[in-house]
Amino acid sequence: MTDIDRSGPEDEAVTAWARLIRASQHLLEKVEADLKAAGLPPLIWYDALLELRRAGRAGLRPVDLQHRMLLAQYNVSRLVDRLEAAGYLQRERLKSDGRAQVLFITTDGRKLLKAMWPVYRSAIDQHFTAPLSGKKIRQISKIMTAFLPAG
Amino acid sequence: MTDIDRSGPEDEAVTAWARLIRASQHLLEKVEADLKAAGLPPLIWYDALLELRRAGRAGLRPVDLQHRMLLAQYNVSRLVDRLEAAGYLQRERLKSDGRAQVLFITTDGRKLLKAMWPVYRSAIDQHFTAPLSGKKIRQISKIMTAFLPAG
DNA sequence: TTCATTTCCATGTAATTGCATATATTTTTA
DNA sequence: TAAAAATATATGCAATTACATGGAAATGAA
Repeated sequence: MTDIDRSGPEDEAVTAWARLIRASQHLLEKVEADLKAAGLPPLIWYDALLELRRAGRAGLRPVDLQHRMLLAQYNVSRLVDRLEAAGYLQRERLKSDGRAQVLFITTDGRKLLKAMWPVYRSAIDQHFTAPLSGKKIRQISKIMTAFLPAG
Repeated sequence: MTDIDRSGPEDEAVTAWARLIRASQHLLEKVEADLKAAGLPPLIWYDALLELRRAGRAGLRPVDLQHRMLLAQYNVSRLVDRLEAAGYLQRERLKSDGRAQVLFITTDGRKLLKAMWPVYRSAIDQHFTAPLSGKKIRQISKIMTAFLPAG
């Protein structure tokens, strides 16, 4: 007589959902805490700069960053502001499109990536990799692609 | 010569980590968007009220909510404020402990749970369950317990 | 070409979250 | 029991995020 069906395969999915969300948020907080404890900026800075480094000489437009990072447009706009203010990226207007701009990682940005990586990797190892078998890690990797755009 | 090792089992774990975080954030945003589109409050309200409903007549202290939801103390404090202001929970001081209080879901709170559940469930079905096989759902459920307290 | 639509980006304001710290009470220690 | 430490909760302030909207340029349709 409750409004929640507490048995059967449907409930299994709901449980899995709840665990996934809780676990991933919890994990993320622990990794962020490690970065902060090392006096480093948040993960989102790393992700953005990593995309810019991957983009190489061509750079990336904010809208590209938006799609690759699955962020809202206004969040990208503000994130780019902060990264620029901190000297980790440079903007250039695009001559071929007056609306657009292109972002490039700076030398300092590259240095930041290098400084963050050992801490980041160690946090991943400790909080994510360590409690799992290699098999489970591969399962996660495979399963999660179902939720991400373009394989 | 890069600072990132792009091969081997270590990198597999990093890829799995990145996919897990991106996918779960993306999923969460989609479910939140469905709730908002239906004119309903955010998921965290549902989670909190669900815990209160489960707690039944005994109620729950904020600190219990904090542990069950894996939230920071100040976030619980503010969440409880909002839920109380909206009339979805009631607070009572604890006579046995002058610092503490106990929270109870109100009738309106129960109504809100019932109103949110069909939208929430449908969002889970659509965004989470649908793209996966039953086997993968069970794998997720099992794997994620490794990251949660008291399995 | 002209006008409507879409794309790309920014921003004012409000809501939320994070951080540090405060307050009151209980528990522990000496 | 007095003092110290720990627990439960709140809150001022800063940073971030969300929402709504704006503006400028490009694209497409008529």
